Amino acid sequence: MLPRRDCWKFIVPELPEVETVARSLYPHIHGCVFASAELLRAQSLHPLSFSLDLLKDKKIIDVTRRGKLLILNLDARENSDVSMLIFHLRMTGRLFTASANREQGKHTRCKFNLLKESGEPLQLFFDDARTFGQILASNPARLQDWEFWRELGPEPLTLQPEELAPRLKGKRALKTALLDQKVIAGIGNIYADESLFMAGLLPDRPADSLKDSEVEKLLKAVQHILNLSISQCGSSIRDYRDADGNAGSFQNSFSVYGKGGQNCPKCGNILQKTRLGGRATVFCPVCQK
DNA sequence: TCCTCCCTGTTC
DNA sequence: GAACAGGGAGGA
Repeated sequence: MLPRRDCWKFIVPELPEVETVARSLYPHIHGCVFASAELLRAQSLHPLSFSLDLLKDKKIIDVTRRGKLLILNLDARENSDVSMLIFHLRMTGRLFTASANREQGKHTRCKFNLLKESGEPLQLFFDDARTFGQILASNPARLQDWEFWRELGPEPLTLQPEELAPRLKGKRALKTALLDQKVIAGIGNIYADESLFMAGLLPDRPADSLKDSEVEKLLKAVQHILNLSISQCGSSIRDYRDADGNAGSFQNSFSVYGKGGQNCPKCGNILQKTRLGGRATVFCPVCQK
């Protein structure tokens, strides 16, 4: 267990955390039907979203993920119907259920009233302190109007090295390329730093200077780190630790993220901290080339 | 392609 | 009370 003052740092939802949320949410809400939705902050609804009123009577048939987006798949009767409810958690978005008549919190942005198959009510909360998160009710055809969705890069866990190499062409700093959701989906600041450290590649290496063997090494590192984090339920997500005991413990496995000035776990030299593309970046100047 | 802004909780 | 955390939009 981390000291309390450190916990808040490690709750940014990237791919493994969103995957963890999707998996932990599924058993709670699968088969549930929307009774109503209470949007408490209008700006938390994406401009391209259908009205949340259209969710009424829609059944949740699956909970999936695309990049960092969490998706509730709904049983739509027609193609023009709402068939997806998408959440972009961004920095501080939290999605969790409450069976009792839980009061909305200070940061609750939307409350969904669901009915279980048994007829029992269930509440689904979308809380978001920093209000960067967004909700989008849509369907596959309508999603094509959303540039971010249309241009979202491939999923890293199923990507092949020969598919990644051309995507890095013309890109400058390697880390900036990894963070670019058009290049590859789902990687944020934590997993970019961790993957580059594992692959032994400097964050500011020109992305298109990588040899084939280095691209392969990079992708292997990305996949290893993401899979390892998923197996540990991601890095700690406060709301889910209590809800179903999914503690999320990957923050204990960080090699470099948040460790600038400390010793490199491989060679013992001091880890450097810089800023790259406006993001805090930590790397080992000896191990990474 | 790079930088700034959005936003709030927490720390220094 | 300033600095910092950061994903993505938008402007330079």
